[in-house]
Amino acid sequence: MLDRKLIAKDPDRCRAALARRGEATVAELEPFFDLETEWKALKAENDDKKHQLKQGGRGFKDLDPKGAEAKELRQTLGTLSDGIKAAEQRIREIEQTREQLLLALPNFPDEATPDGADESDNVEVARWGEPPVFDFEPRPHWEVGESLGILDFEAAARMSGSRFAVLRGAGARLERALAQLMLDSARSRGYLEVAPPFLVRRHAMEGSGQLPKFEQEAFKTAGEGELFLIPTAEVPLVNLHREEILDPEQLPLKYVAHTPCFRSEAGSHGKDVRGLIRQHQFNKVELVKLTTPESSAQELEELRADAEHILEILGLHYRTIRLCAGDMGFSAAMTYDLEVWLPGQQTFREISSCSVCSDFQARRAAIRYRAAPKKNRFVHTLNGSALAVGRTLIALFENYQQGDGSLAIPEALRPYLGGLETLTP
RNA sequence: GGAGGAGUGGCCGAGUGGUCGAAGGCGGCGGUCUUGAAAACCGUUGAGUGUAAGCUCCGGGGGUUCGAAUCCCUCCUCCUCCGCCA
Repeated sequence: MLDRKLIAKDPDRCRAALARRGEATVAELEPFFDLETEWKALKAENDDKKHQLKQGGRGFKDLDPKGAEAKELRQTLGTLSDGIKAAEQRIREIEQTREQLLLALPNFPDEATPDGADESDNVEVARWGEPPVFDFEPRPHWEVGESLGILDFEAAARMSGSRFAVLRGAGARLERALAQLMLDSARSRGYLEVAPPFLVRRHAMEGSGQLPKFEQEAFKTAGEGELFLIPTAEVPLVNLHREEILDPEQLPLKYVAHTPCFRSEAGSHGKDVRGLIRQHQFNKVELVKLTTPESSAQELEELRADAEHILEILGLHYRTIRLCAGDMGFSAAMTYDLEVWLPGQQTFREISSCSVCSDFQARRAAIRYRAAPKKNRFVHTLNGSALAVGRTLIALFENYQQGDGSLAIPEALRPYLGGLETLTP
């Protein structure tokens, strides 16, 4: 959530910042100003009346409760009290409307985020490794996986419909080994491993910014006691310190979790229908950090390096891009996407997204730290995938496929598979 | 699932209709004393909002009342006992 005080204080700067997200977003902000003006006036007037009421009530101390004076006072204060209640109702209405409006507005892009409307304006900042060279025509991952007998879309479709997959045998094992490798890497880099709930309440989804705007993207339980299936471990990890005031000594807090992620993928019909790219359910190893505003930019660089490290030890060619303002996610101020090379499809595909969300999530989830005595500030939150496990599996299938139909296992992964070097059909 | 009980400041805990944002203790911070430390003693110590006066917050929401931490309703959470269960 954006800072209400900042919007009221510097409307033009806020309009300009939101305009970088698109003009439609700026228009959504406009009703805020009238609401804020009315709210401020009403609030000030009502606070004053409340003060009068409080003072007035003290008069009963010296009066005979059944006397005429008490009766009169009761009447006077009753009228005052009725006025206060009416005003309070209106104040509550305004606050609710204002809250809904603010909750639907995306974060301000950081100054370092490039301008731009869509992915064509993203900026490549780094490239690592070389695309593998084949003496045969490399196949897409679904062909590699199915011919090895370790990836099955048909069986998944029969029980769960489209956008699901079944991994079998070495495929399932390979996925587990990848997750293990990623968790171990994160742990050695100072992240605390967490096993969080996969189902969360509405307020947790609001805290990290998935709701209220993207409800159609989420799966939720039916019946009483509504719960949402997490679309990413970012949700439970960010909410870990909800409504806390942290000691600055604790910062930065670094967490890693390996969880399934559930996404309805509403609005992406017909997109990435083949293969494992876009699934309703996938596993991801997610990194989340809570830190001070002063160090969040540096922490983003480290987070990005933590994610890149996994691709490097797996020997996967990738590039790193900085997303432009128009292509960035709702809560992010700045985002690096890591895109892995998929030779079977001759393209780079997103495998990680590392973002700093400034105080946007922290304000929603009320996560503060004691910056100085009597001076509490919102933390900055960061999140990044390290990595999307399913997509990493894809990358292995496409990059390590051999001419004879087998699959080579990168060295870093072998210890997790009992030393296995090659997978044969 | 059934029956009971409880949620107060960083922690413990008093407070059952009116100067209560809340006694007391612990912890924290500052000081006195000490060569230093401990102990003892003194002071200080929740959050939000507002330029300020002030206003709001005693699990969340709603209600009764001139006035609610205190009474009522409701939701949430935790505990105890019984039942069921991976």
